[in-house]
Amino acid sequence: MARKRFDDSSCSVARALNEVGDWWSLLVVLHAMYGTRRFVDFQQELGIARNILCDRLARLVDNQVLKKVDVGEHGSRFEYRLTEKGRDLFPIVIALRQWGDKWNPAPDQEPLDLRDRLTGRTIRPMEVQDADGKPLTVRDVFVPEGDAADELKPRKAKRQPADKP
Amino acid sequence: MARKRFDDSSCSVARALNEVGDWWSLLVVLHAMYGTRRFVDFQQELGIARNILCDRLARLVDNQVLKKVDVGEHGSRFEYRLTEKGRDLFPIVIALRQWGDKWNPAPDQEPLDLRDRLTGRTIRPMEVQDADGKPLTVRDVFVPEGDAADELKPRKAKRQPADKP
DNA sequence: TAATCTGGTTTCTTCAAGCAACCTTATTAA
DNA sequence: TTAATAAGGTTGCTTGAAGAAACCAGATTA
Repeated sequence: MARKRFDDSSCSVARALNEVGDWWSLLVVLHAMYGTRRFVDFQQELGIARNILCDRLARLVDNQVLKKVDVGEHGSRFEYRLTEKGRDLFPIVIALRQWGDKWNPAPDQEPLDLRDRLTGRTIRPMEVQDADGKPLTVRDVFVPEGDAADELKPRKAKRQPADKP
Repeated sequence: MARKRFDDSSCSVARALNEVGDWWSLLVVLHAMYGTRRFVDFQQELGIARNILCDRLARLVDNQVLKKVDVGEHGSRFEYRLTEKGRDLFPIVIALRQWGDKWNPAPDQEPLDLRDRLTGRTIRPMEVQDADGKPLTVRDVFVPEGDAADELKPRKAKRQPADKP
């Protein structure tokens, strides 16, 4: 049956995945970040089926991650370019890349070395930080009581230690 | 036909998406980060079909994102817990959450307010930074020449300005 | 002894991914 | 002037995965 959608989910992660959480969308965005703009180039670089690419590009345009620009030059007609919303996926893509490099390194290949164009410095590993820049792990964060956090009550009552008196 | 897999891709983003790039896996990991550990709890919280949850949990265990622990207490038998590799997905999940909150805010709901457990401070927006902590956008980074970047030659020769003399 | 809980597996249906062929418009080559 | 090629799709077909619901087995509790 059709995939379940999360458009109206109260969870922003689910809503984000709704737009870029399929197998291809983030790879399309990634290549757009590398400079790819044309249908055929996406198709060749990604090895994606043409109808699926059509569908993904249209969906990304619908969701305003990409915009479709008519460039009427020598036989080519359209370009797909990142919007600000699309460019804003940069931290996600970088975090994914770093995770992949760390935990599934390619057997005989150096990880891709991204650097600051101006200074030539490598980028640092993505980390979650508090307001001061102090790194935080998943164990360091919590959701204030009374917040709209019904979706993630840490533990059901029936699962409390009191379960077995 | 079956989904294309990227196990052996030279792109670490593709390899990462291979493990957590489907509709459900990251949501399972997200709820694991919130403290969910049991099959039935994942199932109820996510509203996922049981066979699909089985499949995803098994795949995540295979990929060492989760580990399956036998806890033989009162009828319950197993728990699924994050490994270090799984906990390392934290920046990705947070980046997704922030992107979703920023670009697809829920109509009548405040974004989830995650805070540092110790200081009570909110976490800061994820950003890509250079070695000094300077924020970088997608336009600020490049891949050094000669690097293993065959996959992302910025532009095909045929697409250069020289195209039309 | 039966009901319940947990963690599944099985069956069936529907939909989407992938492949390949085809199509339309515009440009270039012969 | 016609033919070939390129860009950007669309259509039809096949297969596999997602979803729903039923079923099941071992252990616990009532």
